[in-house]
Amino acid sequence: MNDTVPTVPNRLKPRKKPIQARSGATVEAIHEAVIQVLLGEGLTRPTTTRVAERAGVSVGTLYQYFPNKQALLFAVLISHFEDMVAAIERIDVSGPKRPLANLAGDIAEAYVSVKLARPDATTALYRVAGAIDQFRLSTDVYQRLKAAVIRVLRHASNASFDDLDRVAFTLLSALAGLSRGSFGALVSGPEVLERLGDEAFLLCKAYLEAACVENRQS
Amino acid sequence: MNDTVPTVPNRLKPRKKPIQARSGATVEAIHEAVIQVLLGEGLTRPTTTRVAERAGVSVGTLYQYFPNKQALLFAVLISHFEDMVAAIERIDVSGPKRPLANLAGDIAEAYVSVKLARPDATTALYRVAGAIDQFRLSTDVYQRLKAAVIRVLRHASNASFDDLDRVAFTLLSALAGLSRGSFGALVSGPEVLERLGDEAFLLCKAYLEAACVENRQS
DNA sequence: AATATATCTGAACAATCCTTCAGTTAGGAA
DNA sequence: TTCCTAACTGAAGGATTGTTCAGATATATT
Repeated sequence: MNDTVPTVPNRLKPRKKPIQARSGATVEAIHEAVIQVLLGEGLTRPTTTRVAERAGVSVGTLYQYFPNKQALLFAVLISHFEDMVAAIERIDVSGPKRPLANLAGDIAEAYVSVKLARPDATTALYRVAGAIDQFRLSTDVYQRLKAAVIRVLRHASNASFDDLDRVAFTLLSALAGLSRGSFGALVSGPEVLERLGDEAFLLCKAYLEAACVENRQS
Repeated sequence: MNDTVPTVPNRLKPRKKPIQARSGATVEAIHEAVIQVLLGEGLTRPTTTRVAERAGVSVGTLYQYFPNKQALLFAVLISHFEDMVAAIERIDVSGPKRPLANLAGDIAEAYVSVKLARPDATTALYRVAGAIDQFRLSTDVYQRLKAAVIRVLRHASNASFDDLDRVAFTLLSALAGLSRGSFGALVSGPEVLERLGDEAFLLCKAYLEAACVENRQS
């Protein structure tokens, strides 16, 4: 009967708030289990039963925290994006303004460091995104990600931007592409990941310096 | 029993070569049907039965040309990449060498034009990629895509590159990311697609000029 | 026209998977 | 300890989907 995929998942929020301590650990275990299943031998798909099993709980338990499979996968992805937001918000903009090239380096490094923190998990996450029928980045997290980048860009001493939103969008998209490409090309050897950092920096620096309205250099 | 996804699809090539004329049309119809199904209301998934139905044939017929569903989806994607390769190979490098910024414009335009030729189809294709369990770009097409870009880069009058392969890879990845991002952000309005061309050009130009070993300007 | 071959059909099969729920176990409060 | 409720269990249901194959139909050949 269900011939289609719901345009908008009915519920994406956890079914219940953890009250006792153990339940918090359970949610985390389930999140991690999704990754682990994806990393398992033979391109195993993140079945609800398999994820639950890997997390050491039963399917019923899983369904106490996630209304459906989509919501589960979604939550895992969002969690990853939260890490990314946090990493970029951690860039220091408290001191005196800095040259654009400098900030470009910080952004590139923050971005890449999150992706490289757990290369296997990153690879798995790309497959999670694929397993979601309609993966439109929740506007909320993505807006915050853009905002975090914009906040850094404002701190440039020698440049300003006409359309900060547009620049942040292009920058993030390009970085996402480079990262995805690099992890996708992993089969041809791990050296792509070594070059990822350098190329990300080069890309950020070049694009930002081209997209900005150059000021007097301080 | 089949708990996993086959690491390598057993057969990705068409099951039979078209001998009579009608079969050629059938294959094309099936390809198009995949897109059409994906574009249908309610995020319909490309089921073998649904695709066949949309193509005006029966499932059995479908299975005469594709050994399995994976192969079908794969073929559709490859076909899209062939278009991209062709578009980039169409860039003129017969005349005298040209400035890098010029070539960057050609590459960006070729790339974007393919994606924008049928925006709806492009959107659908991203979902096709997601529906493939392990989408590792067939080395063959991708190598040719890179080669096509490299061929253009060699034609620069005022620049040369240390590592052409690496530059082409990063460029294509960044473009892919920008494109995917733009089509993904389509919900927020069609203006992203209008900016896509400009941003792609800016990105190409900036990155290439930063990645090259600059020569004397002719 | 008759025969051979290519192409197509679609019901049936087998497998997988998401989701539910009635019942059980564990934790905290009184 | 006793009771209440939170947390967990996992077999069963219901639905979808990939794939096959024996027979029907169309095209080419003699």
